[in-house]
Amino acid sequence: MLNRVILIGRLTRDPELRYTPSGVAVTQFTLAVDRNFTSQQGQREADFIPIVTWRQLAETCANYLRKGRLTAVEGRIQVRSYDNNEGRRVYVTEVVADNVRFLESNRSEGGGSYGGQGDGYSRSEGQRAGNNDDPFSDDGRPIDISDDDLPF
Amino acid sequence: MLNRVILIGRLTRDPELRYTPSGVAVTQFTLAVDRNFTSQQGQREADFIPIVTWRQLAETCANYLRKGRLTAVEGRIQVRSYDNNEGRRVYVTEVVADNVRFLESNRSEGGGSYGGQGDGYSRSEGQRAGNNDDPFSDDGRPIDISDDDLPF
Amino acid sequence: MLNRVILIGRLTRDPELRYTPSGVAVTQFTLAVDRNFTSQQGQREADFIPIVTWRQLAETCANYLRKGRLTAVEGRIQVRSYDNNEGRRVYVTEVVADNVRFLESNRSEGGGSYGGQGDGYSRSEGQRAGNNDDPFSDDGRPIDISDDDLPF
Amino acid sequence: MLNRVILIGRLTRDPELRYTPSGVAVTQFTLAVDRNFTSQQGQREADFIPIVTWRQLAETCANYLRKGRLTAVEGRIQVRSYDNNEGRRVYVTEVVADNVRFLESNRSEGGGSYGGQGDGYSRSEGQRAGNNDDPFSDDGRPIDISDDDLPF
DNA sequence: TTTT
DNA sequence: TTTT
Repeated sequence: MLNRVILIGRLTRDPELRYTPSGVAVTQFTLAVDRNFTSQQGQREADFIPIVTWRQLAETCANYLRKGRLTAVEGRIQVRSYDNNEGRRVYVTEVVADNVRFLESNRSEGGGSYGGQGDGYSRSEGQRAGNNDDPFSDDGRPIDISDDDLPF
Repeated sequence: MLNRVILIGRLTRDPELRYTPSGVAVTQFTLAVDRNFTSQQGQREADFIPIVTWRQLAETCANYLRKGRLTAVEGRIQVRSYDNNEGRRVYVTEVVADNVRFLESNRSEGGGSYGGQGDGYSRSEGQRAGNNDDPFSDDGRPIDISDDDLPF
Repeated sequence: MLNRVILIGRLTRDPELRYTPSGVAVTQFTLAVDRNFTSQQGQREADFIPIVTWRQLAETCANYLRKGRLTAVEGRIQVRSYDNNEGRRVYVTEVVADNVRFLESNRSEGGGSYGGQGDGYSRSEGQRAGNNDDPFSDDGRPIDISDDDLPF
Repeated sequence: MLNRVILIGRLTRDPELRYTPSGVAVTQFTLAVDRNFTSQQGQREADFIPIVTWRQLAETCANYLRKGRLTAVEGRIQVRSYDNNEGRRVYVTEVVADNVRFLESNRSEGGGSYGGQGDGYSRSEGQRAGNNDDPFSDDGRPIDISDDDLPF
């Protein structure tokens, strides 16, 4: 019905750009989102949240995001499951981003940003809408390849 | 940069569907969003928030929403200003919706919904992206007509 | 930094209320959130998202929510990990709710709701802030018991 | 019912800290939130959104925010109305913030932040909950003073 | 396995 | 009245 997530955090590593067998760009990275409190022991804590972006947005993220960069992500929670090679069902929870804002740019030019929108490329979800020869089903997973082919 | 609003409330009246001079559908309604507290005097309080939807989503809202219906709205805050007929600058704040969920349907079938997405029509914003002979500028206001022509 | 989630969906089962060894109420349930699209094969799809609530909000949820009820949840994504009894690290992703709205009530009275706020009980997170003899650390996990004691 | 706003933008001026007659801190500022598109004429556009913060959060904002700083704001839309000195009803729409993140700090120390939570001070809304000798009603407006006394 |  |  309604599924919206907004996060601000820092990349734990450089993003990873891969391509599905049918040639669609997918970028994966993890966002470290500091919690607003410290544990009893006073140590800083964070949630490490896996992010996935597709298509044009994937390529822009791969080009501009780097480890440590402060970044805002807007998207939806997706829960996937697959059976691993031990025959056990594994659940994967990740945020499928449709809007990413670069809050720090390379040379600390301050607040550079990109939204996947308004520059010829719409939000990744909107973009798919008008794209009929689409190798992906609407949930962002390839339809012509098995789960084992998924790039992450 | 990032501008996201999510509301759940009830329509104060039936929605109003109009068309711009260039024929684009616009629907306007007001959402009464109860506050989570009651004032000192114990009376129920609400914020009355004006909502605007465009194009396909406007037509769907006009068809299915009615006064009193519980409704979820996702969108962005827009602040417009114009000079009124007394020469004074007037500011209008409204939520431009790109996703509307009908939480009550006609016959209390319970939780019917519509998202402007996944049924052939993308989110209203995404939809505009691939629509080049668009009579509107990207802020959802007509570009070939004056403010006085705006349907609200 | 910032971590906000808003979901609307239906409970897959009745909620489960438990108590930690130190007596703190915890309620767990799963929300089925329909996706805005259908897969290639046309079948309805949903994300099944685990929700956790604490304290007063946990008790209210246990009292009023039931399987199938349309519900709005506001909270944050939490990623926990623990080592299972095979010595393997297991990651658990869930939404820690601080605001829950009941969009359907028992007798279809229509749009009953509860926010954990404004009725003597604040949001669950805010509430903890002023509660110093608190058996929990601020991340909602018991500080005087091991992970094995966690009620889920 | 549910009313949530998340914004990222820049302050158009230094924030203004005032006190109500009963001594409660209130800080007001405007956030310029760039739109994700440019108008037909290619000029950059933004929404200028008035923000209000109360109490401890108001004082922290006044201390640390400055004109031009990139800032994330979480809160709710509030619509107030009052009769101006010409006897006309005026509507004011603003975002009452309960969480503010400083995405740029003074010396570009990179991503300093403050959440009104977890450092001894809870969210401004949560904080009010346990504060009974409160000169304000729960909507953040003074109850013992008239609208004319409002600090903005 | 994690970021500042 | 507006920010980078």
